[in-house]
Amino acid sequence: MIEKTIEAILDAAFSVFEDAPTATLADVALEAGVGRATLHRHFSGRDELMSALAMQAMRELDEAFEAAATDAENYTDALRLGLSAMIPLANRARFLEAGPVADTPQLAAESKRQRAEMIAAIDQAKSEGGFAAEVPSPWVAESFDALLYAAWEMVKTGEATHKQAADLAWRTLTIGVGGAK
Amino acid sequence: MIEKTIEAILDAAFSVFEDAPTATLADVALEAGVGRATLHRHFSGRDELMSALAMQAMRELDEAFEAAATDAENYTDALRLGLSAMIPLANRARFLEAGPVADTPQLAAESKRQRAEMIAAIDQAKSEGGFAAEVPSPWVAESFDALLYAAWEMVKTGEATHKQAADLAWRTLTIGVGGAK
DNA sequence: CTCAATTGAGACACTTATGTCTCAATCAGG
DNA sequence: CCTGATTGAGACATAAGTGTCTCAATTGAG
Repeated sequence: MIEKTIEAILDAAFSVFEDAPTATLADVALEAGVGRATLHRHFSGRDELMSALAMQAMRELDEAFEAAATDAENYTDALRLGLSAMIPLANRARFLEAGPVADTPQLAAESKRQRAEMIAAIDQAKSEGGFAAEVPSPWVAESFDALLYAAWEMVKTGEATHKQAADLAWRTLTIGVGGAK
Repeated sequence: MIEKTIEAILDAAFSVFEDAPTATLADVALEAGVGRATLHRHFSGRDELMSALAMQAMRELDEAFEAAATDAENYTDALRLGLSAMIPLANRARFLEAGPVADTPQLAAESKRQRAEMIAAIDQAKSEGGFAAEVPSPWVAESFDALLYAAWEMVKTGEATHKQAADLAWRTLTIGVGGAK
């Protein structure tokens, strides 16, 4: 089945490139349990594979966020739940950021759209009182992404469970980790 | 002068690899205004250049932090000033993290040492009341790094000045960006 | 079962990055 | 000025990643 093969290649590519961004297409094919020629049958080359990877990662991030947000009763809660849901995918977002997004117009547009959505959600949360109005929304978005990645890192190194990391990240974003004084 | 040449190569390598981590050694030599052969005279190959880059980046980070910390009257303030001082170098820390550090024992040891220092400083700041005692220090360190990078990003994209980014990052780390309620 | 589609394995040519070497030119210090 | 060190430019060989092709084997739908 073609779809199965493509999926195997994409999964393998994520797993391989996350550890070694300069890994060979042969490495990806091997990890996918697929012939090198087969990989070329579905992806014309490295660039196309990278673009497909980026597109899938963005879609997964978006889906994870949307799915989590449906359970929320307001925008602030949507951001909290979305943060938690996106933690397992945070590294995928990070690794493709530097790479193919900037080069492909379609990906750049999608990236821009998602960022605008995030800013809009933050603005809504601000009007709910969930975020301080005097803090620029772009900074909130940037912090959100940064702490999301930090949470992923904590889970990856085993220093926290998923729930612990999600709670810590949200706590830090909203009230910080400063002392009581 | 040899030292001058080496410095030019390292500077060029930073500038080139930050934009394109897979750039060629020829690109680096060109950017440095140096012959390709000369680069090989000082660095046996890509790996050695990367290691030198990583070592220098860690040293610069360390120096920036120490220099800023001498003006501080306590550990909490040292972290605040250090954060600000490290912002211009944050991307260097990020880009070498995934790369050569893990492979070279010396770099791994230095990285571990710096992390231990950071944890120790955070523990001291906790005892001053600067950070909440119930929050794990590894998470504070992780957040610190994450927000440091976020601040660099804001400055890079022109969405904030250095001072604004430093204030935002420290504010977020200590009291968050949540609403007043 | 049959046949078309898909695949794996391998061979092949091509490109590019890399590392080495040589030689003439330049530079710095004595 | 003289001399040794350093450099730039280029040639060269090598290695590795990439993309294409062929052919036999496998798979899956009809």
